[in-house]
Amino acid sequence: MGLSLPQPSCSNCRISDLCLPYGLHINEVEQLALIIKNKRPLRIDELLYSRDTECLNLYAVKSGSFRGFITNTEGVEQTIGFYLPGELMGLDALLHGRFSCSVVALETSSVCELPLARLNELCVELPSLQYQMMRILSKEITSDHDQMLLLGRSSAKERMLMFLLMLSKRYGALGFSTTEFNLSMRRQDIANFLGLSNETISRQLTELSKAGVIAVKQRGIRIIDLNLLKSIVEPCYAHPISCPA
Amino acid sequence: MGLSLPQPSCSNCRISDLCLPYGLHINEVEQLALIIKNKRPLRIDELLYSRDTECLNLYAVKSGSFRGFITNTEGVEQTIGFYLPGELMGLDALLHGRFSCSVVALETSSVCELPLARLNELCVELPSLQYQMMRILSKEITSDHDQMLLLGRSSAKERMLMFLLMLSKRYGALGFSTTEFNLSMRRQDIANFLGLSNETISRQLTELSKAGVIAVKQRGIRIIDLNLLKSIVEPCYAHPISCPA
DNA sequence: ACTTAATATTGATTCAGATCAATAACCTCA
DNA sequence: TGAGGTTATTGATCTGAATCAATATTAAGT
Repeated sequence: MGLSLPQPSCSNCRISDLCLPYGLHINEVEQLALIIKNKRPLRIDELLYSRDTECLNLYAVKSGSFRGFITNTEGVEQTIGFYLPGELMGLDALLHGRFSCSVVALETSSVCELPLARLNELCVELPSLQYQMMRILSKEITSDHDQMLLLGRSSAKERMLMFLLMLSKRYGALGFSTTEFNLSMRRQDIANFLGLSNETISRQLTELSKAGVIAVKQRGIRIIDLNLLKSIVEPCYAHPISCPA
Repeated sequence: MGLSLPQPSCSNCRISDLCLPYGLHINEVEQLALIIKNKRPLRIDELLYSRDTECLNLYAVKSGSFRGFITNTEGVEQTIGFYLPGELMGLDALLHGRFSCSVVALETSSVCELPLARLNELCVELPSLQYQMMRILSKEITSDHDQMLLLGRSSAKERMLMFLLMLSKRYGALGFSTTEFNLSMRRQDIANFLGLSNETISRQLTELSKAGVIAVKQRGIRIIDLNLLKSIVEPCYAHPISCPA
């Protein structure tokens, strides 16, 4: 007989405003919490779900972090994103009921399990939940578009900087430091996400260190001059007058 | 006094099963049709909407084709997709109520206008419409992920082939020929979409012509050997035994 | 603490595709 | 019908990042 995990409560959850409950009334949040199940934590490199399997649940990151990826017919892998606390995984499966990507834990991590059938029922009852689902789906589309711009038109340096800036923002939103954080992913994962080689990632980090923009100690990143970093990647922020847009 | 356009009817629409009405009952389709408005056709290069403007309507392509794109702070443009009949545009705006990309007509094209406020109301009343919206959003996410794989990990030749194969499939779904079609976009647009230069697009098309895979006559494309084309881009299809996946 | 494996850095070389440059083909409309 | 502009092709050269290769560093297990 396994240990039974406690029923989760979104109302107490520190990150509920960054997650599915955002915009819901307190009694609606409680209804949502009733359908959510806790899962035992996943260990590093453990698979949460894999491509082509039936999607019975969506998952929200509760703690830790995950990596989503797809592979082509030759087995070439592309990391399509990293998931931090509050973020929903599995949205790509709403089309056919099967996951179209795979997700692994980057560190010891836990998730909230959202049974899809019951979530759908609840969306019919609670319009605000429905809207929030659509907002979340829409957000994923927008950030995927940004990633396409990055993969299609940016240099290695720009990609590296945008990656650091993205993490900085997301950690900030979670209440952590925007200038000091530990990467939960390997260089190889960053490289794969950014469409570069891991050697190029190393070189870019080294260059940025030498330029005094960041300090790197293995997985630990400290952004020394966040404004400088922003000004390299988004020149308009540094010279607003020259950029009417 | 302008000409008043006729009230559209989804029930009669040739492509309704590829569009928002898919999965709805006939009376539900009629409810949907009531909120839809026709717009006058757009001319080539005419802007349907642009980034950062308020999104009051979603748009479905009725005829013709469109190009969606985003620009970074330096004005560098990335085409994020092409829209063919039946496809919904503006889904990226559900997050903040503002479009996060711009859309222009590639040829003389028409759209159905879907007032967002009324669409939202209708989603609350009609769960099947709600599900269909989510499926469409999910589909966009999946295809964006495929595009990331393409931009991150593919050679110029693979990109070109995948692009042709994608168009072939989409035209096929619309009931057109899968092997003979006219490109509605410029080489420059294809290049931008695929993260390549327009010279590279020209060269790839020339090479594929010389190899006898396709015939190119300006915007006109004829795929001479669709299976050969598929086998180059998806080697597993040609040699199923060697690829367990 | 020591061994082994995994991960990260750094250097040397190569190459795919960008860029630069020069036609060529096509469309538009006067 | 032809002049001017746009779009596409083709060639020559360059370059950023991949690849190949070697070493360094860290983590994990006994």
